[in-house]
Amino acid sequence: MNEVLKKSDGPTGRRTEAKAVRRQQLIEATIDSIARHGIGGTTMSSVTEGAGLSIGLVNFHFKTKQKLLEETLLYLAREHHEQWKKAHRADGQSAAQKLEAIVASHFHPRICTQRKLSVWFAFYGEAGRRDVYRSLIEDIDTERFETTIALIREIRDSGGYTGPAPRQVALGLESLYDGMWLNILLYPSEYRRTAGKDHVMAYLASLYPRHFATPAPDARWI
Amino acid sequence: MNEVLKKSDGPTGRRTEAKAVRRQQLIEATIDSIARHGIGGTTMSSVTEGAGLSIGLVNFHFKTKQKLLEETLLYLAREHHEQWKKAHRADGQSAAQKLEAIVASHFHPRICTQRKLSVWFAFYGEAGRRDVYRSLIEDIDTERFETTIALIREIRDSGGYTGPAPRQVALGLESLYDGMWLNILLYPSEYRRTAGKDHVMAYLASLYPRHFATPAPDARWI
Amino acid sequence: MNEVLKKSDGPTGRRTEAKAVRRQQLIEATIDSIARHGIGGTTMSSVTEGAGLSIGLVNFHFKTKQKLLEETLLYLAREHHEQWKKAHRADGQSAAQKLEAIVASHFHPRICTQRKLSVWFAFYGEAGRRDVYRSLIEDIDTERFETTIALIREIRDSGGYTGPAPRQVALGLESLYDGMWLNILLYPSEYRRTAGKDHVMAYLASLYPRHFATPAPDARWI
Amino acid sequence: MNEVLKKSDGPTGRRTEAKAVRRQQLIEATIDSIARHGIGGTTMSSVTEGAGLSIGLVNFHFKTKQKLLEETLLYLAREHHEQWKKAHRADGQSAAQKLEAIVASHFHPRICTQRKLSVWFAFYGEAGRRDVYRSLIEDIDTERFETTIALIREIRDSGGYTGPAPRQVALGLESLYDGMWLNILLYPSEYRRTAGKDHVMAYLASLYPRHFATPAPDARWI
DNA sequence: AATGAATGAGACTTCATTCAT
DNA sequence: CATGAATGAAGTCTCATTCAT
Repeated sequence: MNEVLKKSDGPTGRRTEAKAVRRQQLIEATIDSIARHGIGGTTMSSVTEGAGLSIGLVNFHFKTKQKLLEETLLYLAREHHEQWKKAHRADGQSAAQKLEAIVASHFHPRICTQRKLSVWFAFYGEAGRRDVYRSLIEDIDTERFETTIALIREIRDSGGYTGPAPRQVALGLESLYDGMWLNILLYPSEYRRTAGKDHVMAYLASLYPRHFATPAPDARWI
Repeated sequence: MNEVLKKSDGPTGRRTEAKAVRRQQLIEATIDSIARHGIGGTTMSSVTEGAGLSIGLVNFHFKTKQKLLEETLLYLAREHHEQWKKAHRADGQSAAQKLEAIVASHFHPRICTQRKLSVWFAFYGEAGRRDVYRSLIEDIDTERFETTIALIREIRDSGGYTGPAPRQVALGLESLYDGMWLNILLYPSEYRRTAGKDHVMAYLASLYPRHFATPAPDARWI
Repeated sequence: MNEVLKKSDGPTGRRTEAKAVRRQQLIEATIDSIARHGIGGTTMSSVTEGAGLSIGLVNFHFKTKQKLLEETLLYLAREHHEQWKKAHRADGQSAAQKLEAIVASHFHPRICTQRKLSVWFAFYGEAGRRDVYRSLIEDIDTERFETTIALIREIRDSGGYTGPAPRQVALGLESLYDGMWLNILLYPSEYRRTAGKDHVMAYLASLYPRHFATPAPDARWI
Repeated sequence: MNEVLKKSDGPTGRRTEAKAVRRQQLIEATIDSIARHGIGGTTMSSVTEGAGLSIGLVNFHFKTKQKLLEETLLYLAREHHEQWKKAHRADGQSAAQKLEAIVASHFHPRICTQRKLSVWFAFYGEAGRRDVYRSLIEDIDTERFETTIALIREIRDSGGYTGPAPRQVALGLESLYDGMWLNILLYPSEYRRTAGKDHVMAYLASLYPRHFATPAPDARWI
């Protein structure tokens, strides 16, 4: 993916690439390396070699390895954020459409790749102990969570549904996303992106049948 | 938890503690260390210090760090295996009861602890890349998966249900387990063990209502 | 002290500030950095940041770090040289007055500051091994030393004193300067510039009582 | 000097050398390296190579380079302390004899070597900024200083001398020690250990002539 | 003149592993 | 069985220096 960026320089080109481009390049290389070797196996060398740059450059742009990892996590979180915000911001979207956009964002081809899921779970593996990582994406996570709750509440109230509290449903959704992600990561031959979305949408359809259509039967729950 | 095992020898040092006890002691210390410092932060020193033993001992019992990690993962997998097998083997259990036992095993107080979930996800974080870990527990996982499919098929056929194929339902269950686990690990104040089980059972009840009772409404999906 | 020199250019940047001014600016920043962080802790960055200039500039003006350090040492040595030469060159000065000027120069407020003493001893700490530094200031040191011997000889001969050879007295003086300097540097609350001079003058007075007045008793030896 | 300690091992010998011996060995190698290359030029490699050991060993025995340097400084301070304490503790010593022992300790062949003076001034060069070093030896320094004051007071009072306050004399002594040391270090061909002691004793003799004999005239002040 | 991104050697430090006792 | 001193490869980080702009 970042092949096009690598070594795009002639003798004069390299130095003129904007600072932001370099950072992006290094972050992409970091994602590559984590996906391939895990966080533990990701070294400054593996990153800079992957980017076709010298090892000293990371310090220049990110100061420490820890900072590089944090920026990488943030990059993914922001990318995801952009993904659902785009649809959410669009005019003329109903609450149900907005909620579906959030669900869909989790399984969008740009977001839900083996490569990026690897990185998410690499961080989750560390996040159990490192509050640093958790607090980094807390704001972004919280925004999505609260937005989800608001949408669910709107749907429930407008549809006259009974059932679990919106907060409980939102928690259920989070859990579904993660479960699907992990299994798509670990068993990509068994679990597919599209089925992931159907899976989650089926859950919503079972709760709010007049707002969400049940996906094709066989896709139900996978 | 392993305090009672540590340094149980007097000044003369009964050096005859069974080999198995030492191994167990080291594995528990490994779990502790991974839960506290992650896999990357777990060193031979952090493990042996936690066990109150000398660093040279690990070489004797596990040969390499890699082996120690693998044995630790196997230990957790086997412990979980024992958990559901116990109920499964008991006489006079219906298919539904056996399936519920498998579900329940994932949320048993001995299995579903922050400490152990930490370790699971630490390994998952690595497993994205390391087939070693995946293949290690493949047999155990497969057994549970196939057993689950068989039970679901029995339930479905005996109840005259239509709906997704047993394999799809089993995949859905796996995904639900993992999603709950991750969220119990990351947000223990929001997600609870018992709700986790209810969550999954509600899913089964929605598919096979005559075999599974729907849990208390509010517990549905969390 | 070099605040007035820093970034004195407006937005358009009068880039025509004399070369000598830039060099001076960088040398002062070097002194600052050595005083604050030691020679080992002084980096091209710490110097250029202190001067409010870019790191590339040092290469232009000093070629290497080693050269910058050498020029800094030379700068201090020359400054000191100017200090005593001024009085020495003045007309109508007796030998005793000229010698006293040399002594006084060591404790002059412009010379004998914590900041500059730091730098001297930072270099002395290295000089034990680096003949480069020693040879750099050798000429300047030798001139002062020979001048001192000549003055002492003149005083001794004109006064009919017996006692140590002029060379020995000059060596004694050097030793006294350094001892006072080090202690003023390390324990500024105990040792003061003025007492330093009195200390040395008391020594000369004890040798050549008819040429030098003994300082106030209590100031003797500190 | 530590050649005798180096590589004294047969195949089995090395590992049995006591821990304290290893530390001593590494400290001696550190002194060597600082004397030869300065503190800035002293690396973990230069130390361990000098000791004929592997680079990883320093971490085992000293944890960090900083700690190694601190222990080295402490070692020198303690060695000096032992030196004057020995004479000071001996029975039947007069105050004057005890004071002379302190003076003599500064110029003892074991203490006053180029090699060790190098190290002292390397640290002094850093001490201007690093309070760590100063505080390390503060206790030892203070003890010597206070002891010196007490002895001077005893001498002065018993001899009915007038003159500077004991504290001032003690400060003067400190300054003389340092001045001599620096010049012995920088110009060993001009300054000698023995002359150093005579120099300082001449100072004491000038203050307390009935307690201290003036050294041979030509040795006076060098 | 001046900037600052880029390089890469080399420093410190960590840590799995070995092995004499 | 057990210890822990010793090794050395590998990692992170620093920093003098270069050079296109």
